[in-house]
Formats: sequence, structure tokens, C-alpha cells
Amino acid sequence: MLEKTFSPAEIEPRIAQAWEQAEAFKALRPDRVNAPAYSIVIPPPNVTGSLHLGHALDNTIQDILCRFERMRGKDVLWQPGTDHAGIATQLVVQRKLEERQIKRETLGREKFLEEVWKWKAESGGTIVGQLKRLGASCDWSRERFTMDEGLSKAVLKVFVDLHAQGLIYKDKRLVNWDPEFQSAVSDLEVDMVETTGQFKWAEGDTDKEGNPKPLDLAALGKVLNKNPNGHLYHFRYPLKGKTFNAADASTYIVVATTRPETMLGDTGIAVNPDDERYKPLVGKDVVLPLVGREIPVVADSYADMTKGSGAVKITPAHDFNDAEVGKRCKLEVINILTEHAALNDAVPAAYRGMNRIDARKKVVADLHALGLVAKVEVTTHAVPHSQRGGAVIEPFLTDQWYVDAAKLAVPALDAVRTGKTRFVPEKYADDYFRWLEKIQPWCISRQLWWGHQIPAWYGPDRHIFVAYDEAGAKAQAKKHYGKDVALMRDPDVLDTWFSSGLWAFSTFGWPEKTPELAKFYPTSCLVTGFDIIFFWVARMMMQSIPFMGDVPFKDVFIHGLILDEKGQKMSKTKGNSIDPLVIIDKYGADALRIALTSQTAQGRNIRASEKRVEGYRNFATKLWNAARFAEMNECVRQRDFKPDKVKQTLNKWITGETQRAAQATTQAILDYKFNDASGAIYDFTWGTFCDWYLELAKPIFAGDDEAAKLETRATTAWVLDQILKLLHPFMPFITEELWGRLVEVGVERQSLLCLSQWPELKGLVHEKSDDEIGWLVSLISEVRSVRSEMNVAPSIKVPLLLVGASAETKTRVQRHEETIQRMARADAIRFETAPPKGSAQMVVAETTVCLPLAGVIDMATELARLQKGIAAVDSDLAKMDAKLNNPAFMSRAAPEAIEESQERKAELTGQRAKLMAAVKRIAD
RNA sequence: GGGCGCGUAGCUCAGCGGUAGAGCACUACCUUGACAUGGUAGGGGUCACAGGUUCGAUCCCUGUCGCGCCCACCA
Repeated sequence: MLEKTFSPAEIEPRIAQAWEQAEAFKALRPDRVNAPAYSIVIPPPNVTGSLHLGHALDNTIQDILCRFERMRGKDVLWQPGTDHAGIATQLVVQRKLEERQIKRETLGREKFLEEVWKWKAESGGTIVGQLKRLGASCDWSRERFTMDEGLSKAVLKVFVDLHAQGLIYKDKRLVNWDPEFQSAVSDLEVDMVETTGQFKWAEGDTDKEGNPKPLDLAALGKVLNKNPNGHLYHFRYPLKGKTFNAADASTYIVVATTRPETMLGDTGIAVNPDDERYKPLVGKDVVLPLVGREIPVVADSYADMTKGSGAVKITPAHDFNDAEVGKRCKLEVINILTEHAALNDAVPAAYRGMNRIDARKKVVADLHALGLVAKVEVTTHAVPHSQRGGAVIEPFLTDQWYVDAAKLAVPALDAVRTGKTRFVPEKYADDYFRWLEKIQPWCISRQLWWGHQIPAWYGPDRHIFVAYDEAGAKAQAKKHYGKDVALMRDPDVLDTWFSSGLWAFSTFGWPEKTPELAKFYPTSCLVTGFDIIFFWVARMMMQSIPFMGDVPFKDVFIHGLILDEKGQKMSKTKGNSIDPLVIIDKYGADALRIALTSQTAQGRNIRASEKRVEGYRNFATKLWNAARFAEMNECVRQRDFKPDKVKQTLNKWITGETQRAAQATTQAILDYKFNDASGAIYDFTWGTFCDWYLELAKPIFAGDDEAAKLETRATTAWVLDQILKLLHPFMPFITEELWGRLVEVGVERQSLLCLSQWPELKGLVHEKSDDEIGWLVSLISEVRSVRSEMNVAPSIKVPLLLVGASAETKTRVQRHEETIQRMARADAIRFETAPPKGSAQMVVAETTVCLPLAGVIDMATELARLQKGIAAVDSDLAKMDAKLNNPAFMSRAAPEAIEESQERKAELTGQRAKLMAAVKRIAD
């Protein structure tokens, strides 16, 4: 016997264990050798990560697809695993060591990596256990890690091959430099933060008394200590050969910057070639203040005449735009920063070793002392911050490894254009196109220790040898130098995304030829959020196609982001994140899953709401109790039950409704419309099966028509089974539990629901039964409504008197007499030729149904109620008349639309006549 | 600056060229042998605004207003 309430915490671990023991989620099943393949690779969560709601959503969707396809008989591989997450993991371990007063540098690379692996073995991958709690039906026996031996081999091969093809190369370019980690980061790992300053000053400013106001350097310093950015400084650069005079604009040129310290690395001034003001100056030199370097004024269209003074200082080593200008105008490139973003030896001694903010203050002060600061403005600009540590990023000139992304993008773009890979929703393909079409070289080297070390070795003259291993490099070197030489390995590691980009085939054993590769590549679908399209989706496309000759996935389903209740992004720093594990503990994994699913409308973000989860927990309880009711009424599944052979109207109706629900659910999943899918089965379960079918079945169970009782029991058991199946992808735990608990012809079921067959129902819709139950439902609803409106206490039973009933209605009433009595709270049903005085009346199809309530109800209230009904009918009727009397409608509307309106009008007219008659009777 | 999306019930959101829906919240009644994590009934909407297309627009088009996101941008 089932307990009264469903307790997820009690059943979930047991069910999870049952799945694991049965190896239910294993791919390459011997019993499905000839079955079509279905595969998904999990977006590998960071090994340091713990489950957040975004993961919960992403993996619930994948799990729905996998469970659905598994039940449809496919050989399913959901490939799990984790990502080594270079920076994140290195940070975690670094901090752990710092707690023990150990610095990474003193430990050394090898020892440090040992510590990382140790950490990984002990506490890495907690998220895997959390995914299991969510019910993820991955083939856990195939779990992979991006730093695994096998995956590392794949990384090695891809690097070596791409290098051999010239698609990976080393280059000295500006990169986004994270001074905190002292590593390059990619464009995507940089967040632009809008910043506004608050200090304002201009030469000539006066105080209240009209005295000149000096630049208050101390005040500026204070502001900068809080926020070093957000100010635009205007400096005067004296022209060579003229004597500087602040009052004489022909002796200097004004430039503006938000980063004063970079002026120490200026190597030119750019003006627009069309700028008349500066034409005479092009080709002349200015003397760079504080430094004394003579730098040229060049003409370049990058200079915007409308911005600032129209002249712009050029620092090619520390600004992406300036670097371009510098290249075009052949300007010197002077790097003024160390990797800690302090000033290096290229600047005058006074600034060396200062950090960039102190240098900023000193440069302003020193220029001011020379009378070269014209003004300081407040400005709003976007300042690049590291996504990881939050440090302000510096454009920094370094040697790095690059992937020629533009070349790899060509087939990646083509695959989506030709439909080999399809985005759902389609609009995301546009983002993908836009990004790939203007893609920059991808900087793949990181100055970290944790990650795939770059397989490049340097000879004494820095000649580069790229090979699978040191022996290979040495052999190349021997050939190159004609003798054995000592080589030094490149210390850098690869961007984490370089290895995750191979995930769709490296996890299947590539470069070995494995059965997994043969069967499951290309994968069926990739499920992820739109923020990952560039990071991962695009890169998987770029890195997979050249090596596999085919796309990594056929469909890409992009879901929305999870937001908090106010519509803000969830983040740990904001403290607004909801822990899915807390929710699972409280309401169960099933409730969380279907709550998320029900909100997954295509192209929309999801606002997390605990209330919503609670609602679906209630749904779980409802289902549980429906099963309990079935159990109490001995609704035992019959092995040879044929849903198309039932005889009872009620059963014919519910089998047809089951078919409709199954078809709607199936189609919605196939269309990736998860909210529709869960909605279809939810509505059927609660609104149709529980609210109506079980209620209508009660009189049968209580009655003495043994044949009807047997058939209804069997049907109930069958429908419940279909519900469990259809609901299983969304709510795997409770459905599996009920599947096992409900008996089949007297025996506990041994099979697992997750491996059962998905309902493919057809031929069960029976229109006559639909009509009859539809009529029954509206009769009961009408009576209930009127009773409620007339304030008839539920305990009072009132006979139903039917006037003008057709022969069919009479038959129907006979057939459902007990049901109607029970559900409409009637003690008798009689057919009359005229309504008795003082009764409440309602119209159901051709029949006027009367509740003799003389003395119980107030006839004035009844009259008002009827008139309200008439008004409603009249309003609808007027609409139909307007249409049908409109010649344009009659001549141009679709015939079905006209017919529909005519039918509706006839129906309304009939209803109106009966209501009018009812009013008249009361008046009499 | 470029692009995308969204404004529908008090709230969160579905939907859709032809009777406007759900969940929650709200009101009234009900412990009736599955379920009060429940049942029954009910109230509540000029579908942001203005034009246009159409026989007909909440839905399609254009514009306005409001909100959000992405990309670019350190003069």
C-alpha cells in the first residue's frame, strides 16, 4: 500500500541506486545493437564547480531528451565529464596552499601540479554527484575529464596537426593581459564595465570669489584611489622647435586620454587627414613631455575630428586601436609595463617600478607642474575587467600562440548555412554568423601551470620544434642543428576551451577508431545557454570539422538564462542565487525539474521561483495519490489489455484522451518545446485523468456492474502506466517508483520504467464517446455552477428535472445516472415536460435542466442570474451577426470560418431561446 | 553606435489571423473513504500606445514609449 504522501528524499536515492545497479544508462547496449543511435555530450562543468540552477536547467533538458529517446528504443549515449578549468582550478588550489602559507612559486611547477591532482582526487567533481541527484541519466561509466590521458592525446594531436598546417602559430601581438594572474586571456573572458568618474577641473576655473582655482591633486588622488577610471585628461604636447606657451595654441597640440600613464609610451600623435586644423602639422614632431622623446604627428583616419581636440595620442604597445595605427604609420612600439602592470625600465627613472595607478597620479601631477594639463573631465567609458579575478585588463604586447580562427571558421559557417547543424531557436544562428564572420585570431596560450602544456620546444636560438613529445622535438632539433642540443619546453598551457572544443570526439576515444565514434558521432544535439555559443559551440564547430570531416552535432538547442525573481542574473557575488540542492532537498528533484521545464519557452529567460517548484511538488503528490487511489481500487494492469477494445463510454473516452496527450507530448519534445511538452502531460494528468476520469469512475468502482468494473480497473491501470511513461522524462524518480510499486497482474514489476517503451498510440479517439463525456462534463459543471451561485449548501441534495431532453440525452442520463447524482449532488433525475415553478434553470445542449429550489432560493437572484447569461449570449450573438451580415466577410472569409460562425450562431440562438423561456416562466 | 528580444489577469508567464489561457495570489463554500501539498465555484484583462495591411489584428507590418540582453567602444 502506498503511503499517503510522497517523500522524495526517501525514494530518490533508492531509485538512483536501482538505475545504477541495472546499468540502465549504459550506451552501446547489446540489446540495442541495431537500434538507431542518439547521443549528447554534456557541456562539461568545471571540476571545481557545484551545481547551480543553470546546470540544473541545462541538464534537465538533456536528460529529458535522453530518457525520451531511450524509451523510444534508441541506443543512447549521454556522455558525462568535467572540465579542468585552468584558471578556476589553479586558483582554488593556490588559495588552499596559501592557507597553509605555501606559495605556488616556492613549491615549483611539478609539486604544484601534484597538489592539483591531489585536490581533484579528493574534492574535485562534487558536481558529478550533484548531477546524479538531479537524475541525470548519463552513462557514468564513461565519465571523462579534459586532462585525462586519452583526451590529452587528442589535444596533442590537434595542436601538432594544426601547427603543421600553419593554422597554429606563434605571434607577438597585443593581448588582453590579466596582471593579477599574469596571463593572457581571450576577448571573451573580458567584461567591459561602464565606469564614470567624479573629478572635474579645467584651467581657468574660478572659485566663488572669482579667484583661479588650482588643480587639487590631493583630491584627485583620493578619487582615483577609490576608482582609478572615468576621467578624461587633456594634455598639451609642445611642438618641436617652438617655445611652449600655454597662452599660444600654436606652440602645442592638445590630446586627451583616460589613462595618463600610457603617455610615457606614446610614439605618435594621429590627426585625421581631412582635418584642416592640423594639416600643417602632419609630418612635424612634438616633444613628448616628461620623456623628451620626439614623436611624429601622423595622418590617420582613425583620428576622429569630432572627438576631443581631434588629435589623439598613439601608444601602440598598450591600446588595440593604437596598435593598428602604429602599424599603418610605422610608429615605434614601446612597451612600458611589466607583467604585473607596473612601469618598466622603458620609462624615465622617476616612474620605474610604480604601479599603473600611482604612475597615473604622478604623470598628471608632473604634467600639471609644467602647465601641460588643460582640463580633467568626467567621462563614462567601458573598462575591461577580468571575468575571473576582476582585475583591470591591460592590452599588453607579448608572444603568444594563436589559432587562425578565420580559416577554421569557413567550414564552421558553411555547416550552419547549409543546415548540417541547426540552431533551435533559429535566431541564434545569426549571432553565430556575426561572430564567426569577423573572428580574430584566437589566443590559446595561457601563462598558467594547470592545463595542457603546449607541445613546443625551443632550441638555443629560440627555434621552435612542435612535436608529440620531447623525443620527437629532439629528433627534429638534431636534424635542424645537425647535432644534439638541449631544448626547453614552452612553459605555457592551452586555453581551457581548446580542449573542450574537442569534447564531442575526444570523449569518444579519438584519435583511436572506436565503436563509440563510429556509432555516436556526430552527436544528435547540443544543449546549452546562449552565453556559451561563442566560447564553446563555435569553437567545437571550428575544431571538430577539420578532424572529423563532419559537424560535432546536428542540433544545437539554446535555452535561456536563469534569473532571480527580480529578473536579475544570478551570481554568487550578488547573493541572489538559489541553490538547487536546497530545493531538491525541500521539494524533490522531480519538482525542480518539471518546474524548470515548464518555464522553458523557446528564446526566453527563466525567472526562478520557489513557489513554482512548490506547485509542481503538489503535482507530484497529486500523481502519487491518483496511483494510491488506483491501488485501493484494485486497478491492476492486465498484461493483455487492449486499449482499443474497451466498451465503456468512459473508457473509450479516456483512452482517446490518452492518445491525444501522448501525441502532444511527443511532438512537443521533438520540437524542443519543453514547456508545451510538460504542460500537455501535466494538464492531462491533473485536469483530465484526476479531475474527471477518476471522479467519473468512482460510481463504477462502487457499483455492481462487474464487467464495467473490471474494464475500468484495467483501463485505469493502463492510463496510469501511460502517464508514468509520458511523465518519466520530466519526473523520473516518482514515476520510476510508482512503476515499480504498482503491480502487474498480481506481481511486482521487475522491469524499469526508464527502459520501457514510449507510448505510440493511435486509433483510440472515439468521437461519440468524446461527445457523450463532453456532455456529461458540461451538465455536471453547469449544475455545480448554478448551485454555487445560488448558495445551495453542498450537503443539500436537489433533484434534477430535465425538460425537452432528446432520446439520446435520455439514454445518456440512464447510462450515467449514478455519476450525475453523485457529482451534481442530485437525489433523483426526472424527465419533465415543463419546469416546476420556482426552479433554477440552465441550458445544456437541447435540454433545459431545472433545479426545483422553491423556497430555498430567491427568485429575483435567479432572474438576475438568467439575465446575466442572456446578456453574455447576446453579446456573442451580436458578434456573430455582425460577421454574418457583413458582405465582405461572407464573400472573402474562408468557408470554414463562415460555417463555424453559422454553427455558433445557431447554437447561441437556441440557448438564448431557452434562457428567455426560463425567464418567462419565472415571470409567470 | 550596431544588433536582438520583451511589454497579455495583482505577480510570473504561455498562446494566437476568427469565443483570451495557466500557475501562484485573491473571494466564497467544502475535511464527501486518493489527495487540504486537496476539492468545487467565482472575481479579475481597451493583450503598452498610435497608425497601416486584412472581411476580421492581441497575433502580421511601420512608428512611438518603456524595459532587458548581446556586440563594439579605455582620445
